[in-house]
Amino acid sequence: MESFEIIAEPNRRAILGILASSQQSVGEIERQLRMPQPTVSKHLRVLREAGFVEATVDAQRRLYRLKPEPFQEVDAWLDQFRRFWSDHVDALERHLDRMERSSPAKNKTGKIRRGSNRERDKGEKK
Amino acid sequence: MESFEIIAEPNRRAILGILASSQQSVGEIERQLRMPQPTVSKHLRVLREAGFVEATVDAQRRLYRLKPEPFQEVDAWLDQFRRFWSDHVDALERHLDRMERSSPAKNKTGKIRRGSNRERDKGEKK
DNA sequence: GCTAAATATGCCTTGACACGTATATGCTCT
DNA sequence: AGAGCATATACGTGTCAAGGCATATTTAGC
Repeated sequence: MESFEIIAEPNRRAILGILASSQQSVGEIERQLRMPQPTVSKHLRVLREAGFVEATVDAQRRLYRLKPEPFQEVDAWLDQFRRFWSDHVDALERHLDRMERSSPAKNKTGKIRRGSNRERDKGEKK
Repeated sequence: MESFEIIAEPNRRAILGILASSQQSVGEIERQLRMPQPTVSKHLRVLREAGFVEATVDAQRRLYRLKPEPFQEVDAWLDQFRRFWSDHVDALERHLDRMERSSPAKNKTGKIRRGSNRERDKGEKK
């Protein structure tokens, strides 16, 4: 099974999300996601065989943690589209800037939503 | 159908890859990928409904082009894992380069101005 | 060695989806 | 109007993966 199919499954993405914070045992994942244990184990097997995670044995427990390579692969694929969409984002930002300047009252809820800033801020600060 | 499932399908990724260069008609995609026309049309329908592409009508042809939002969504998800492969130095470099490219205007807010090696392009490896 | 805990695996069913083939719709030109 | 090209859709079929449930395996503690 290949990287893109792996992350197509919502439960697997959830598991990966959990592991993003720190390594976890099967039981901890099971409880946090309220998911039957065999389901968790099976997904972990798939994730392990695809190289998304690895496990170390701690007595009866197995501690799972992320491995970077498959994520890089996905990221590399995304790369060919980045220039394209970032142009659009910049255009959108320019557009929003104009709108904010010309009619600030339009924003009823008061919140400014700019979807694409999420992934940037993280890497840029410091 | 949701973004991650969409890109799980190899033929759809191929189509998106084709469209990354420029907009294309169904027939052009069909020929470049040597894929039966109904297959192409069906995948394009799926891609369109998921917001990955949009089409404009040109007589009997339909010209398909990419839309950025779903890519951003995937990228945003990937973001939480970036710190794991940031250990790998050139991946980090690529990432930072990308950010510089994608939002140069951000520097008006007083941000980092990184290296002068602007000629580093994305395929580069050493 | 026995028991309980943690995790893995096997089997079965069900549903989704990708594909092939055939056909429909739509547009252009004469 | 009719022919021909470009694209879309409908239908039937096979495959495969996810989930539920039962059971096997491993380890710790007594």
